[in-house]
Amino acid sequence: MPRRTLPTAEDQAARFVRQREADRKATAEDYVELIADLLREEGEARAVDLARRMGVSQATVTATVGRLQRDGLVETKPYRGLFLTAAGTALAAEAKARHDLVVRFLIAVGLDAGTAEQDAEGIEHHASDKALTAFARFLSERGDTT
Amino acid sequence: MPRRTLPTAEDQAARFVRQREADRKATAEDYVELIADLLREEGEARAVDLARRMGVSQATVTATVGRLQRDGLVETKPYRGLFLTAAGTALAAEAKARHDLVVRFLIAVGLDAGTAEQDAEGIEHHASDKALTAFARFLSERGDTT
DNA sequence: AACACTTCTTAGCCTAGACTAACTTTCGGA
DNA sequence: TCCGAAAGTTAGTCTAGGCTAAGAAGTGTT
Repeated sequence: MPRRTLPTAEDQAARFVRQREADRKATAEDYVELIADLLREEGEARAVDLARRMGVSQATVTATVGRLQRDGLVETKPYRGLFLTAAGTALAAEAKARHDLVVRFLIAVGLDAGTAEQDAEGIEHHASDKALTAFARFLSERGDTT
Repeated sequence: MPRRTLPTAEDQAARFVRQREADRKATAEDYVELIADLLREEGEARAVDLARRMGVSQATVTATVGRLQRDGLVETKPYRGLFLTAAGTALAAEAKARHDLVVRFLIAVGLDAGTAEQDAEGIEHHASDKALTAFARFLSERGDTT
């Protein structure tokens, strides 16, 4: 039974603070990941498609992309599609690798593909490097090389 | 290799929408879980302790607790600590059960206890019932009854 | 009983992320 | 060519969740 006693206030606070940092990064990761997917699969990433796939209004996409641009992850040519900077491309690649690993891991422990995709969407942003390493080890021990 | 092709826009949007719903519930769950822990371990849950353990200012706790109260999860007696309503108690119990299960699962797949606690903090809010069932089955197959 | 200390609240501010409505720009078809 | 539909932007609003600074309300000690 974990947590029979409370952690120290400092430890617990540190966990929540790190948690909130991960939450802040999550949107950026989801956007660049989706932009990268669209560029790869469709050849271009339009704001209107992002809006449709994120389940959000176009105005929200404009605002969010503005923040991504400010943060050096995305480049836009007005009325053209969206492009990733080097930093954005790197972040997208990381995010995709994490995402795919989490999906494969969840399937390996018994989830159906659809649920694995859904849950991975949230979990991928909160799994530490140590956790990802553990997941990868688990998969390789099972001989899973999908 | 999962996600060779993109999901339909509708499916993907539905996933992100559910994701955002989970995000909104996460704060409430963290607070009631912590309040329940404090009540159990210390006999009372003061705003000042919540602030310390959440890594947040007291003013933020006041505001957040106000929202929890509005949502019928918490009751306050000014200068007397915080109490959970029936709904709050139920939510806290669920949250704790999920949290503990995720921690045990992460340890079972090879994480150290500290990292498991940290990662569980984020993952517990994003694991579906199906995922939790799969985690529980995994543990019982391993004969883990910790 | 009074004072100092702690706790809590209030006021004012900020950012992210969401919305609708209205406007502008681009592109494709008649 | 021009004109309407689609795409994108802008303006204004909202909520959650953070912050600091300042003030009010208990609590405990002497």
